[in-house]
Amino acid sequence: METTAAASARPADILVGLTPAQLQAVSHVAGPLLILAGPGSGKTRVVTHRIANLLQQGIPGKQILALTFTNKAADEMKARLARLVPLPTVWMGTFHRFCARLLRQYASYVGLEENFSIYDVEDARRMLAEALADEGVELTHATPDGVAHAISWAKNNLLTPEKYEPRRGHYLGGIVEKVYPAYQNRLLQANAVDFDDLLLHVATLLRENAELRARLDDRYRYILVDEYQDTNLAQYAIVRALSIDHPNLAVTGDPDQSIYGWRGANLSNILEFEKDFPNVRVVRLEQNYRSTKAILRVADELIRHNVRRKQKDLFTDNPEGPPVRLITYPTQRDEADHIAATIAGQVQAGRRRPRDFAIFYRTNALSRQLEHALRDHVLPYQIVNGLEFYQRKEIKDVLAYLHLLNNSRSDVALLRIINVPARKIGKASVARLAEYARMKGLPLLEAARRSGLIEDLGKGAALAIARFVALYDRLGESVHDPVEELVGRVLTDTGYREVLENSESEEDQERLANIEELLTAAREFDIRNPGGGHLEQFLEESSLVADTDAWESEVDRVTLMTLHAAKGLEFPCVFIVAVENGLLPHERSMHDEEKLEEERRLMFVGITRASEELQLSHADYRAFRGLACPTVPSPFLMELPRHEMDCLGFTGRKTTPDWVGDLEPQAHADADDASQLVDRDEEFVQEDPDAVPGSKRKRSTSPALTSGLITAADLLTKQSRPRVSPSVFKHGMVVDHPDYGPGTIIALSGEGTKRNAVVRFFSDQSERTFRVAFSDLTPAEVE
DNA sequence: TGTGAGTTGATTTTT
DNA sequence: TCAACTCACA
Repeated sequence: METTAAASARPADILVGLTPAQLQAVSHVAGPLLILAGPGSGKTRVVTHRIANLLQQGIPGKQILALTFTNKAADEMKARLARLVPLPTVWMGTFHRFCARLLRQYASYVGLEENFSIYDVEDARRMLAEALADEGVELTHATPDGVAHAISWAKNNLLTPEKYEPRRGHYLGGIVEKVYPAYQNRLLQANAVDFDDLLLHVATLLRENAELRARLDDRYRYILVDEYQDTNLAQYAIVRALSIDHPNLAVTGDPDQSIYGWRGANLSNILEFEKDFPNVRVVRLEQNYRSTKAILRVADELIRHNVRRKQKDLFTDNPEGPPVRLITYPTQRDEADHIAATIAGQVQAGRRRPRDFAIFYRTNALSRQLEHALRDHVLPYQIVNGLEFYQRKEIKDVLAYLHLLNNSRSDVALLRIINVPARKIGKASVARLAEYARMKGLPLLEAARRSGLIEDLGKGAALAIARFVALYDRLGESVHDPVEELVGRVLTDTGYREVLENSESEEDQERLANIEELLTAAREFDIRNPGGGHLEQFLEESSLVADTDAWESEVDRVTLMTLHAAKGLEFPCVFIVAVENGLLPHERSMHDEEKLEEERRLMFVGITRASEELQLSHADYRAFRGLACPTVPSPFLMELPRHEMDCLGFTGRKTTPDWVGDLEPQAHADADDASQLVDRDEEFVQEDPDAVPGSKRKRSTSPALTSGLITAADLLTKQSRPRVSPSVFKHGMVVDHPDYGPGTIIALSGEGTKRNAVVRFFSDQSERTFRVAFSDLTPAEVE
């Protein structure tokens, strides 16, 4: 079909170069669509091209909704769509984010206020512990974890406290029946939700408000759901409710990659999609464009052992590639060392770059030895997860202040910070305060306002609490300021920074560095959301980020992550470690056929991330709680086509095949030449800050050290210049002003020439705001 | 009230 | 292995 050149250019871009199957999916417009996409089959390409095509067909972007499971996936989709279509107004994001947004609008429908807090797992756990105590429940045969999981399961299956019915004689069920209502009540009292509530509340909202449901159905006429195999009942209900009048629902997924059953994901959703939606068009994307034939065969053989699946034929036109390696190491240490040595060898030989490699493991705890080994071989790496940035104590402390400022009913936040830093409000006083609050049915903060009236409270404690409330109110005056400024004030006025600065401990210095990162994150947020008054949104964003979001594809580092986090990614060389019985499959999943299949899928996901080379390994001995224990190889290994793989026992002395890299010389260099190691180590550390943009969360080898280095270096170079660069000024810094004398920077906000600093001067405690770039402020002399 | 030593108990995966 | 929690003491 010939049209004018200008008009035809775009459609041609979008539809060109697609296989018949892909084209079928991309050009599908109305009605339900199921895309069964095997690994590496170009799924993201199909999805983005299809959205572009919808837009091309004149469908307004506002009517399109694309739901993903991770922010990373959403960002990736956005980026790729942006290359196809200018400025799409399509809403793309995670289920949880979408629900949070909807819930803010309709909070009152479910008994919340719009400024509700989102509690993370730890917050929710605390609240659950209180609920357990409240109900006087003693756990004998269950853990709090188990109870939390059961409640989460109920919520994911749309069981509200009223609807929950335990199986008869089921111990855990009986506990849940008692505690679940109390827990939910507390959440409501605190004007808070947990992660599961985001979905549950929205599902409820849609079910109980026909008119609202119809309105939203009409608004989101074209819905896409990525990773549909991982949806749970609540998510299913939401998507379903929005696709009744306009059943233009397109889902993509792969039953073989469903790895979130433990989170309530229901494989039936995808397996029975065709029953749910009559007239569905099914497109199968089976050709793999990622992996070599050798890798794909291994993946295929493994997954064939699953019974509950849709048979799919994986094939590729890619080259055969080297055989998949299966190595047995004596110990976990040898495993880690040898992998690091192999990578180092390849990198030094110039054959590969660090970023070409990924190491996957079943549990986070397994990352430690690998980290050590990589560090020993001076290889830069990024580790996804570990201790998540937003889960760190200092970050949670500061955020708790913000949470309480945003939602004064958030008792969990108050409990967290009422005595942090220490202000002489001890456990006993807090307990009395809580008791008073409980009796009067007040949020803790309200109770604290009346501390003078609480009889049980000693004079000193009452006064300390009153001071805390005064501090809170003072900070409250700044809630509409830019977030970075608010965080700065919190750090200064609460004395939090001062305590850390005065501390000698290494740990606290690291905390300071982390807080510096939080300030950077706040600053970046302010830049994206100018004008201030977006505290709530900032908190929401920080609650809903996941650790996998921290992974950066651009950085030249070896990637370490769990198999779960690996989904959706791709690397030339992949190592999967600890393929041992009890770890993969995990022992908690070993004895249940359904769970075992999920473990097999997990391994399948890991294998199919590799495009060129794959190594599976296990060790004869592995440390378990500090003790070396003999291991048993994973039964999954027996299911692989071992006759065509490179199966090797490893002694460390044997002549090694050429792919092993130069193990011997490497080991010698490290052992013999300690000074060289140190030198290279320093190099690595100095490189670090540049390689990692400020706001990104990852466990760096030594945040305190690295950021100390930049700051000091920064200061030295900048100070020698005639004009002081604005970037010199940091939160908490002591500065000099020709007219007002010395003072402390208590807050900073804005950027470039508009960057403002609020300085509190020592002489009269007055606060003044300066445009940093044009002020006469100078950093005070450091002795 | 805060601190430090000592004990205990737990470790799957994540929005 | 390690972090969180308890208990005794200042």
